[in-house]
Amino acid sequence: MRLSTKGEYGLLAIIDLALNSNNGPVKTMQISERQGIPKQYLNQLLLILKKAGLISSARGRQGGYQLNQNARSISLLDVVTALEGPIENINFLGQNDSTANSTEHVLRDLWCQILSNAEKLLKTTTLEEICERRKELDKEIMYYI
Amino acid sequence: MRLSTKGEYGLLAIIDLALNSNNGPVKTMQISERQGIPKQYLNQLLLILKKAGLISSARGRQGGYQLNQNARSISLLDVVTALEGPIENINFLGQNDSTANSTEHVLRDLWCQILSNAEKLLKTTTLEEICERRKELDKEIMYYI
DNA sequence: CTTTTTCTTGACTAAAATAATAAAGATACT
DNA sequence: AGTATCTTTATTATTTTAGTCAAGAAAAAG
Repeated sequence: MRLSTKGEYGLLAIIDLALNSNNGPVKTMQISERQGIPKQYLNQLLLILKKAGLISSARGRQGGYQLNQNARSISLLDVVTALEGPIENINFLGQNDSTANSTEHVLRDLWCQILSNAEKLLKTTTLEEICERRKELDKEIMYYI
Repeated sequence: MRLSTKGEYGLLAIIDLALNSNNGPVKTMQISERQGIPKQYLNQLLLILKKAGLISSARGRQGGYQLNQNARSISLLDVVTALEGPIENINFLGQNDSTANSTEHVLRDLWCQILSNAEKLLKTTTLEEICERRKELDKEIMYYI
């Protein structure tokens, strides 16, 4: 039950955009350096996010990426789903077919419950909220020093 | 965010034991046939569950496996953890080290929240409860026919 | 005590997913 | 024209998953 680097890098990248793309596009290179993500790999992930309609791109000298929507209207579920596919990708082997025995059925129900909890939390957390939490955290750290 | 066949097969197997090992040990072969799990692979999984102390074994002619504890005292979390390792195996790359930036920190907090929800549900669901649900479901199906 | 049936152990393999890397093309700004 | 950027497609290396195989050890039955 884990997030692959794909999901993690992708989240870091789009949050980086949420924080930094107010003054125009941000270059892959900058994200790559700030977040410590291999540049070429990051490219792939940004393209996925673009195809999902979450970010937009501009080529050429002043090019780069930026959010395509308000940070308030992008949920973490949008991002994770775009990168890792639907959350409910569990294959309790019998899946929906009738050969599935009743144990499988009971387990699948439970698993769906777990997943829908997770989904709800991801769906109700927006990029904007993450940015705010981040700022709060930075404040705390400042006071602490 | 999924359960591998390891976890799924393991759950099916131990639930099979919970249902069938009242009258002495159950052979790998029987579980294999009932649950449709490759026998040799199932062997590995049962050994893992044995090492985790959840089931016990007997060799020889009357041999087989059975629950080592009451079905009421084994949670799904026990089983899944034994097979797949600790649930919190997420590597938000900076992990605990100080180079982790605050975005990673915020994301990790959220992820921990998600995981602890899942963990709670798995921890409070016992094998006994799964067996009961299974019986309920079978009843419903009977009525339906 | 020998045979059979089971668990036990460890090594091995095939296929898929993950995590990149590389190179050539397209577009927009200067 | 030239350069910096995104875009696309291929390729590769590593790891994980999902199994298979074969030889060994223990307990029960004959």
